Amino acid sequence: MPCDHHHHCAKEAWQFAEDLCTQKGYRFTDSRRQVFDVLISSHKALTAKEVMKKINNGQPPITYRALEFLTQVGLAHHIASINAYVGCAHHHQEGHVAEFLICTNCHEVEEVDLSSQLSALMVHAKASNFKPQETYVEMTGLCGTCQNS
Amino acid sequence: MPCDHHHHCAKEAWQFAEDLCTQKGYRFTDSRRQVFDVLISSHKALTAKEVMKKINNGQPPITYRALEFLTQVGLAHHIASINAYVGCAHHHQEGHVAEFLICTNCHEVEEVDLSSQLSALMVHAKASNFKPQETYVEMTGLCGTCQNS
DNA sequence: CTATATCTGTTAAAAATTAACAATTGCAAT
DNA sequence: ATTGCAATTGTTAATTTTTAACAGATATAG
Repeated sequence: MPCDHHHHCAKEAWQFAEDLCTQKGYRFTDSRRQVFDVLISSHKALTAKEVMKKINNGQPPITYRALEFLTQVGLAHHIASINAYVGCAHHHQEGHVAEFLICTNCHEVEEVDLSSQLSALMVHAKASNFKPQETYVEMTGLCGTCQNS
Repeated sequence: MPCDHHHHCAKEAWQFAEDLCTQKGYRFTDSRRQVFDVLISSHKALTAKEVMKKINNGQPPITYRALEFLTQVGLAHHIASINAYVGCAHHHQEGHVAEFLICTNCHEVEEVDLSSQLSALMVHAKASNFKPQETYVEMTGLCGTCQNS
């Protein structure tokens, strides 16, 4: 369900994004802002196509480039299992693993924090001499709302 | 690194697949066998395109249909983060969550078992009235071999 | 054996992503 | 300020990936 504090969320998210980019020297350009705006205006994961539709004149390359930027700097997450993107304005520690519950029907996404549970995966990676890049923990399913529709 | 017991693996995998299909009444047809063969002949995750290339006359629909079948019956896993498939011949319990270490360079895949670690995610899902369908736990990175190349 | 459901083969379309490159912009160092 | 460099954009078009549609073939149950 859409959360009640949505506008509050969005405002804080903007502040967070502005600060992050200023602090790290990222160029938070118009097209990136537009895509970020589309993402954080929704609690649902949006496909690249959906993002484009919401942006006037959203040519594919512009949108994909912005999504890539946002994902890399941590202002969005790529939800691989449904090939969609969700805005993010949480401060994550270096190496933080984001985990999601994803409704396959409405694409509403809930980000959860289970970092302590994943240490075993890290331990295993280390034992295997595997150098982690990205970790995806995604559970698809049906949210409460969509179970009754 | 490719494991030494590879041929042994493959033979056991075939036995497993035959048994599974017989037991469950699945039709293990030629095209499905071909795709399964391609997958278990590799420890790497293969994209649909790569699978097609390895099959003479592997038209897209045939390949995609076989991949879908294998994934559904548990003889393959879809690795969403790199959009590829890996053969599987482990016996998984109902609701088992498969976890992977995936080299983004060579696509070698190691399947690991961390089921006990994921209870927290399940608990959270339950608390959120979320009905799970699929769970993806994927860690991309560089395997030992690819770190030095 | 025949009905029915499932699977295949084929053509082609649709959807998703990327390449290429010229034009523009922002930023840093003279 | 002005030049130079690196990063970003705008644009066109290609490439890659996935799916639709439908006729023909095959297996399985009754």
